[in-house]
Amino acid sequence: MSKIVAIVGPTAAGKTEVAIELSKQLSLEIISADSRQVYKYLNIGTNKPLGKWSNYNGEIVYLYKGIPYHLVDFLEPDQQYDAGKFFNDSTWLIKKISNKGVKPLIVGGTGLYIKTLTDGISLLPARDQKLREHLMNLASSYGKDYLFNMLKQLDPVRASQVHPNNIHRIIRSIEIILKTGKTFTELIKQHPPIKNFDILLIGLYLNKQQLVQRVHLRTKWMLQNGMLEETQELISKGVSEKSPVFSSIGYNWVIKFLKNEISFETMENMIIKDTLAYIKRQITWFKKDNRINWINCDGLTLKQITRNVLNIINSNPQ
RNA sequence: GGGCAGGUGGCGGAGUGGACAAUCGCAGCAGACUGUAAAUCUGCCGUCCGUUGGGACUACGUAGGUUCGAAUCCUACCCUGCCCA
Repeated sequence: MSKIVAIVGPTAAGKTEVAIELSKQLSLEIISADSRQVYKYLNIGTNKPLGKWSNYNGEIVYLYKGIPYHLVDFLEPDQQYDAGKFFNDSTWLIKKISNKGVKPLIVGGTGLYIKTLTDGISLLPARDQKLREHLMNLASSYGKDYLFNMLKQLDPVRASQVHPNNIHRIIRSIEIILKTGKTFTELIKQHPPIKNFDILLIGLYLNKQQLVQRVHLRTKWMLQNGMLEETQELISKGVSEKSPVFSSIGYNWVIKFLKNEISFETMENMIIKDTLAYIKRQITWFKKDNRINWINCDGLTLKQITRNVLNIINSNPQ
């Protein structure tokens, strides 16, 4: 097992630039753990590091500021990505990069994706879109209680863990049973999470005021630098408004603005609001993980933060 | 100066005699999370006490009044918006 560094934290805390700085100093390759930046064409709205697919030692990789940046900008918007795929892709990449004698650096704010690496993930069936649509139809015909009762019958233990209103998780649990004949509860027992790597978690945080200010600035910037055009292009490409990519923060409000349903100001405020709510959820997720080595970035320069990261790395056994 | 509409919790906005500490939305706070996770979902949210059931106090512009009982009815005043002078 080799120890791999992962930089985590809420959106707008400045993870990307720190990761780049660190990678330059230590010659690392970055693996992104971000559920939205995987998509092509969603550049501005997802705050994707704007790099370029380039030839890098004979391979075509996404380069940002000269550093290979993996698992970014590779999926078509009509395709689905999920934690399981991330687990497979990142595991494969970590091995591949390590085999070259280079160290990978994980960076991202998608807590569940990070968790698949720090704690592993059980071997469970992949999502079945058709089955899900079928279950969703049942829910809309007979009410959401119908599915919850179904789950109660099939897997009472799981039903006691899932809130009756949480339709996504109810469907997922039923899906597992229908696909495998076994309950979520049984499968988790049979297939404990697979943990392949030792991860050193480093978290970046800023005080609330600073995060709020950054989100304001960044939202303004996005709206002035192509988020509207980007959304327009996705729509003219035929990407459905219901597509999962548009569940990314901001795009739904941009669509409303483009349709003249809301003012520019409303759009901007709503995006800020949603981003801050997301940040709150991220903080809730990460703060319960006491393995994270937190760095308070308030008032620190990029160099200072990077130095702090290096100190943490050096004081941990390799 | 006259007419009309209105003043409710941090904001928006219901309620128009008792079931009102006051629907709901927003903001705020706390939380859950094993293949949609930028997703999905939950709890709290006047103050104080209690783990819960619950209790005490202060509150619907201000001051009075009617009533067993008022955010709700009456009177005066203050303020805001619109309209006519």
